[in-house]
Amino acid sequence: MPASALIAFEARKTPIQARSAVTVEAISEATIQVLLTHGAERFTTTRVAARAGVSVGTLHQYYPNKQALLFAVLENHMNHVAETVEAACENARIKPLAEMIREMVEAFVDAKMERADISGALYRVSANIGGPALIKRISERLRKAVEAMLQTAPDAKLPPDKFAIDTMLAAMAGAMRSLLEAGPSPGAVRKLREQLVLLCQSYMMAATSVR
Amino acid sequence: MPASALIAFEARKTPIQARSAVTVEAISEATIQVLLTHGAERFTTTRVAARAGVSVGTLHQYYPNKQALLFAVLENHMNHVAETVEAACENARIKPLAEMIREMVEAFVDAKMERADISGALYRVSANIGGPALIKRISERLRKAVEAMLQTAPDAKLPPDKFAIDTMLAAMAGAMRSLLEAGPSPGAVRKLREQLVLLCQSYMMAATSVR
DNA sequence: TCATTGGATGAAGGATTCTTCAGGTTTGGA
DNA sequence: TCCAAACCTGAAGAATCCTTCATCCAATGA
Repeated sequence: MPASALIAFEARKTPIQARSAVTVEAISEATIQVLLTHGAERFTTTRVAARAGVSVGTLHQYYPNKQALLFAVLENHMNHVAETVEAACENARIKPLAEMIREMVEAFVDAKMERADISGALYRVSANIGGPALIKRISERLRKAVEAMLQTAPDAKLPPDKFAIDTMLAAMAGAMRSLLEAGPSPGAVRKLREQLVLLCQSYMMAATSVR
Repeated sequence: MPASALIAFEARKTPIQARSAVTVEAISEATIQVLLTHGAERFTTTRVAARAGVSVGTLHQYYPNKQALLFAVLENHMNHVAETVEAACENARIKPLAEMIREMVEAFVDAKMERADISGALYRVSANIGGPALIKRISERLRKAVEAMLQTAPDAKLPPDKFAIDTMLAAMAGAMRSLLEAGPSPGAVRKLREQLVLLCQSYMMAATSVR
């Protein structure tokens, strides 16, 4: 991968006709498939194009380079997760603290598991395509959502600390990642869901009542 | 990176004379430096050799390929962290639960921060060189250490759940990673240390007394 | 001293990969 | 029907990389 990092991430061209929209979608899906079947090392634009049934040239018409291609898929995935969690936070306002946390955590776990394959595959490239910066942005979004939700809790004694929420989110994401990278079994997922709820609940309880 | 994954990870040759030991150490340190200054993409064996002041041939005499080189550094780093945490667990036996957790967590954070640069750099390649498998091994080690420690706690009502310990460790590592990838400031580290202690304490308290 | 083993060198073989661009094909409105 | 715009193609240019191997230098101990 000789490309110099972080240059030209924007999509090059926007689909206008219907067929090109199909092409772009095919490329996007092929990206995931190639990542899944060939691994991050042997992920090449040529392979993606072949899998998508288009030529390399076409691919490069929409994505200026390999990184942009991967970044687009990563961004898409993370946005989906973020939206799901945000919606859960909206929906859990005014409920008891423990219930809030439960709904938020379960929404997160479920959103991730919805496309566990993509999640797992993306971990392997995230760090090389500006993932951490993106994660930072998304985390901030989620922190705000969680913060707003917590402020409506009837049974929280203190306003929640921003840093504590960040920590909780990072911990949650970390545990999830650990599971996905290990290859999750249905049983393990169920258990993690439970444990993560308990973890976040007990931490938030402690963080909103102490200090 | 055309190399097929996971082949020949073992070191090729063991240093016998003193000068070769120096060489190997230089290569190891150069690996980190190149990772840090050039990024994971532009990490090449040639560059490492140049930085270490040896020829490519020499490098390949000790490490069969690029992955082995990176893996060795990763393994070394993780072993160091694991040993530190294990020692802390040894040392914290029979103390109150909260104190145990505090010492374990602080040992972990400190060990990671000790060489924050390496930690940060390694995140960027871990996934591509068999990191997850290694993490699995190390996690198991740590879980056993923590488990043994917790069983000596005078104030824990129930024997701790294995899965809960795994979850705690994964959460802890995840939060740490998040911080290191964001570029940690001294203040942020201090805060994370506190919060992580609180998080683990409250979770373990809940997990050892409920169910 | 000198033969033997350890250690180091770096040009070159063998492979890939990314990305471009000149030119052909399809679409959709006038 | 016709044409301009939108799309698509894929061979080829331009870089890099990884790894080997024949060869030379250094150390060691008999």
